[in-house]
Amino acid sequence: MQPIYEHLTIGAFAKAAGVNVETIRFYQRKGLLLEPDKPYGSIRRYGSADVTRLQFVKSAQNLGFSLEEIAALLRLSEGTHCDEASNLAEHKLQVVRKKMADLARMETALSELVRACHGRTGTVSCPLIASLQGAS
Amino acid sequence: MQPIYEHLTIGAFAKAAGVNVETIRFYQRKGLLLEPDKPYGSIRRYGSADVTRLQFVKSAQNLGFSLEEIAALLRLSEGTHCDEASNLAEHKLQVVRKKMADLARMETALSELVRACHGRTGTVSCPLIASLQGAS
DNA sequence: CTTATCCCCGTAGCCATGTACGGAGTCAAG
DNA sequence: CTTGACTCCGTACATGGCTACGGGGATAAG
Ligand SMILES: [Zn+2]
Ligand SMILES: [Zn+2]
Ligand SMILES: [Zn+2]
Ligand SMILES: [Zn+2]
Repeated sequence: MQPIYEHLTIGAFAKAAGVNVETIRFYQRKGLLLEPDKPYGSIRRYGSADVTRLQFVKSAQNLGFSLEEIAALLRLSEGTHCDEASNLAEHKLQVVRKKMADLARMETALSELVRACHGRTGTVSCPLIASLQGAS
Repeated sequence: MQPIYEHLTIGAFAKAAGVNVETIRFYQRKGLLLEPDKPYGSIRRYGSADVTRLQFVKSAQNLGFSLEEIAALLRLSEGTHCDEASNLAEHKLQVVRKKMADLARMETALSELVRACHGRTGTVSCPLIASLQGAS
């Protein structure tokens, strides 16, 4: 289902992955992407493996992993290290679940505030602040 | 339920709220926290209201709001500008709902990853990593 | 008092995550 | 070939969110 790319210039690579050329170079410096060998007196070429790897980086980033954590995942990918990898993921999962709970309280507070405002009730205390006490 | 603090120095305030003194000053410069008047030739004192406000800032930040957005939330919680306030609150509500949807997708993705990882069957490489390939 | 510890305030620096710039080399269409 | 777009590489700048430093004042314990 994935198109196959080969012999891409860095610009085509960037376009194929939907990122900026400078971002690719930045990731290379950070060790997230490999810099292919440059044919003597010519330019580097990229292929599907590179696109895949970059998509992995972006996907993981979307899930809330930092670039450093992603680098760790990539290092783990050189073998079967399920324990370490799933530990990382489970930790993120806990963070995400806590955020969801907090957001649910936030949602309640905000809709109450909107209702209060529309009803022109007193402005003595704010449900926002009240609902977030101790939401660490 | 919350301990009551009064006449706190900035250091005690920071400790009570679990942040760095420098962070408080930084927030004051950003307008997130008020700088109480300084008794002539003496030092500023803080109380529970300040602790509460700072906890609100930290909670909202945890929910993914930027300091600038938090400043807006604080303004809306304080004023008697019902029209503006409810507009802002409704906008924030949409933002919150979008964040919740995003987090729900993240949660799904992460728990699937963890499950795959734990249910691996003698594969060569970690399914967590494999399944992130191309996961948008 | 003295001294240790804390406050005040301004400025500077740090980390993460990129973006922008500029001069020299390379490629490919006409 | 020439020309215009693209690559390479190093370095600088940007932004958000802090964190550290330094010199001078305030305060409290002994
Ligand atoms: Zn291992
Ligand atoms: Zn695994
Ligand atoms: Zn107004
Ligand atoms: Zn109102």
